[in-house]
Amino acid sequence: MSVNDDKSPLCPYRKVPDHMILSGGKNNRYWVLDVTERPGHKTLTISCHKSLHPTETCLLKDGWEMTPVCSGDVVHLEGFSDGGSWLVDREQGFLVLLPDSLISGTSISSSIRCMRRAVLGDIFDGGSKQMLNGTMVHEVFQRAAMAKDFSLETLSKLADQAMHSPHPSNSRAPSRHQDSGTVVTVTELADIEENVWCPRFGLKGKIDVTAHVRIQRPQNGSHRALEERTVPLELKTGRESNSIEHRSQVILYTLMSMERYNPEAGLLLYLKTGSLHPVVASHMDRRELLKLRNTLVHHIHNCVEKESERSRLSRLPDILTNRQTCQYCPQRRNCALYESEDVVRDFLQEETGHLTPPHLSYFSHWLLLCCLEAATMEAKNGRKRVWLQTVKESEKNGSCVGNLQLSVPVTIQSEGVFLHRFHRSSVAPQHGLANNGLGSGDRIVVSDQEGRLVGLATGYLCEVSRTSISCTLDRDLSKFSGVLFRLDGDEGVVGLSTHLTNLSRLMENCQDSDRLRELVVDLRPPEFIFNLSSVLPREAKDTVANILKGLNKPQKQAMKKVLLSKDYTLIVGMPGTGKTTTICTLVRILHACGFSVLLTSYTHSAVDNILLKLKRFRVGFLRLGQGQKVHPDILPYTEESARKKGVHALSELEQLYNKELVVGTTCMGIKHPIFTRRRFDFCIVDEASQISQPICLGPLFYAKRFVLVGDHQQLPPIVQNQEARSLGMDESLFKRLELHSEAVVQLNVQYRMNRQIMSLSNSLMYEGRLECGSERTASALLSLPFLHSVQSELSCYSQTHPQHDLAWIQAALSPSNPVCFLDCSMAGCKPSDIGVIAPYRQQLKSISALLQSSAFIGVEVNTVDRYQGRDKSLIVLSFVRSTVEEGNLGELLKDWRRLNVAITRAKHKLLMVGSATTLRRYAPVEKLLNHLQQENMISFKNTPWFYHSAFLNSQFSHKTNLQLKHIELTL
DNA sequence: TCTCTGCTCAGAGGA
Repeated sequence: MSVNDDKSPLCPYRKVPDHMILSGGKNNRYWVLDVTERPGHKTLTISCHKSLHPTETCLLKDGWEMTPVCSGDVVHLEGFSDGGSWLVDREQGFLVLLPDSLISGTSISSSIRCMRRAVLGDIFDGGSKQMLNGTMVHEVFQRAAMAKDFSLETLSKLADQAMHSPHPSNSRAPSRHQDSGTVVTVTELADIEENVWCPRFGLKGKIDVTAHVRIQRPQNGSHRALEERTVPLELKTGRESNSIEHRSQVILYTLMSMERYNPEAGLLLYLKTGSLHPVVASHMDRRELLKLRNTLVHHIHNCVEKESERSRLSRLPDILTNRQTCQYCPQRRNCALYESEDVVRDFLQEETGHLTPPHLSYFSHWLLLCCLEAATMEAKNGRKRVWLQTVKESEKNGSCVGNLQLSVPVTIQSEGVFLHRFHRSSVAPQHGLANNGLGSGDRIVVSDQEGRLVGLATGYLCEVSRTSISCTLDRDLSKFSGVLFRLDGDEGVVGLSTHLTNLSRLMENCQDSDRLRELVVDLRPPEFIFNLSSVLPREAKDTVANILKGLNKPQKQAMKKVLLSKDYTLIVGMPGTGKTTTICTLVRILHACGFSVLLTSYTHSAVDNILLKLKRFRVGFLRLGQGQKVHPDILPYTEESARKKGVHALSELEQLYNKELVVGTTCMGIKHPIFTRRRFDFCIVDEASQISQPICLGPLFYAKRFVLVGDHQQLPPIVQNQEARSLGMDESLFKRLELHSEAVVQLNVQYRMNRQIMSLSNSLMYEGRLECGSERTASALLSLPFLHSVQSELSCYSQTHPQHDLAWIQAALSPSNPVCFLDCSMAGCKPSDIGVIAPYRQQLKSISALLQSSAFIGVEVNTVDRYQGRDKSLIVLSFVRSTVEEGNLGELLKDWRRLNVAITRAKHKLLMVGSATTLRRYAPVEKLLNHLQQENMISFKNTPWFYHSAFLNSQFSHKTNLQLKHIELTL
């Protein structure tokens, strides 16, 4: 991208976005306002103030002028500035482009050979058998080393051997280790797999081994100076190459641990030969590696570019012309796929030769969508606050707790899970910990407060009390017991690598992928067989017939369709139609027929919902996934707990993986090793209409047939990037395949809502197709056992206070009572039967805050999105919005599907609150209001913002059961 | 404008 393109008269780089953090000093962050290029050098106009005043300049030369820095970028500068003018050249200074995007050491070292591969490697996952082997050898070595059963001796010996020999190694690269008399001895292994985030150089990595070494240098002839140091040690299990890549990795680790240990040099150990190479970096080495980092980060950040308001994929760095190098590249396929529109080199042609233009464009379309979405997620990612904001600043927005001291001992909870307890040091006891924004279960990252040890460990919060915090971490921090810690909430940087890996796999030249491509991309109509008897084993017939007994007609149809399918079936589960029951029954039938089933959904809770039901019917299953996320009642079925009983041999593991016909996991859980071997007869995906296409594809690779269950009239997949959404990223696979109506079965008989509530959804979305399953459902009313006494109390009240005839509504309307809640407890409604729904999280926060009293414990306050798939007897739905101006409308309420979900959660009574005039501006809500009006369900037309729909008894009984204490009315 | 679930992760090796 040429810099000049960006310098339009309406230059946007004159304004720094709000989320940007700039600073001067050692860990500086400069905003680039302007770039001017002359032959041989480049001058940046920069500022470290958000006001962009005053400005400084930075002169780049001796190769640094090739840095792909643009106006609007953030840079970090190392070196010196002379009165506001920086110089970065051959001898001095570094420029770190986009320093808060931490790039891993391996990415950079792999970019030495092929920048394109490094960029692709950042986008897609890759891997090979050799790598798995390497991982295992690493693990064995590191464990043995830490256990010290062979480590110290062996390592010291290796070190000695290597260092004492006159030519330290058979290195091909020039060794900068000049003083041949120096002896390095490894005295202790300080750590393994140490995690380092180094925002100063924009680097991150995991250091295989952190070693204490003794260095003896010759000094004045016979006299020897002793020096102790901590250095990074990189293990290599493969062939000893002492290659530039390997050495560069060590140099990068040395650089990124500078603030921790100031190591000066690092070590490279080849386990095969046992030779140890010291790697000392020169300024040149660091300079060139940082330049590579800058180029890499530029490509990663600019993977999409705008051309006249439309985004498209940027060009990647060129393909190498070296067939030899490309032959073994794990990114071959992606490399060829990315270039679909251009001429691909002949030796890459075989990667895409089997694909048609529609296949290629499906791939690049979704790649673009994912890149757009990833960019938005990256921009919102608050991880950089961990190193850019002080504890004080971060504590203010509730995402951080500082001044923490570690209480020893640290206990081991399970393998690789360490239970830590921190207490707030007396240094800053302003307020307790409990009122912080962090809560139990939150993901956190632990760093030191000084900024030397950023990202020491990650884990989950367990308990937050007034003075102390306990959490499980991935590393034992007891050796840092003197350090003052900070603990930051970590939203996590989940890229879209699973999406893209699935997409890439869809394009693979193999049977499973060919078939899926045909169905998903080419939209080949699904096929069915005609005779059930050919699929139903004779011995299972009775069992199946028995299971079918409890089902209604459409549910039975669904079962039949699935059994007859050769490719796939789509089950539309309208609200309250018993989706979970249907899936559970389906699994039981398939199980009875001897079919294996892979049961998945996007969320852990959705998977567990079905498994909980299944458990009651004593259908065996294996649940994969992190124990922390699994429902407690399902825990006995996890791999984790099976392993606790003892799995020692490979055959036992294999037995564990193959034993159950039914396996349950999330769509993301398909990275599990079980899927390297096992295939299933059926894959069932629940909540499929909420899952994006690339993710939904994941589990489908492992089954012959699949069943998607969902309802595209309810919530779609969440897409944050507006452009990606407009280009169709929120279209689920469920929706895409729905055009084949022969594959669709509709569950339209519902057992949740009474007649009136159902009518709302019917008029809004389903055109009358939704039916009540029984008269009981249709006529069910809220049961309020003490209604009568409340009624008489109220009428008493209005008699003694005739002026307060409508006391409750007046209380609700009165400006002096801006926040109220419908309290039905007096009338006998259990708090757990009441749900409060609002579209906005902020709104819920304030509602919850007002429901602190013990009477309201059990009233669930949640977003529309969180309520999907669930119901309550009574729902209070707050529409929140009320604006007089013709301002922005906001996206959420424009979505028909969200409104549909919101109004179909209540079984017996639905109360809606909002401003009619405002809400009429949203087309979906307007349609709803028209229906309410027509059906006479609007109670208080004269008060423009109170609606109720429910059983239409007398108005009075309605009012009575609402002993109004607090209702949320935002005006 | 404001809905939020997934995920440890960076690295594991070969020319």
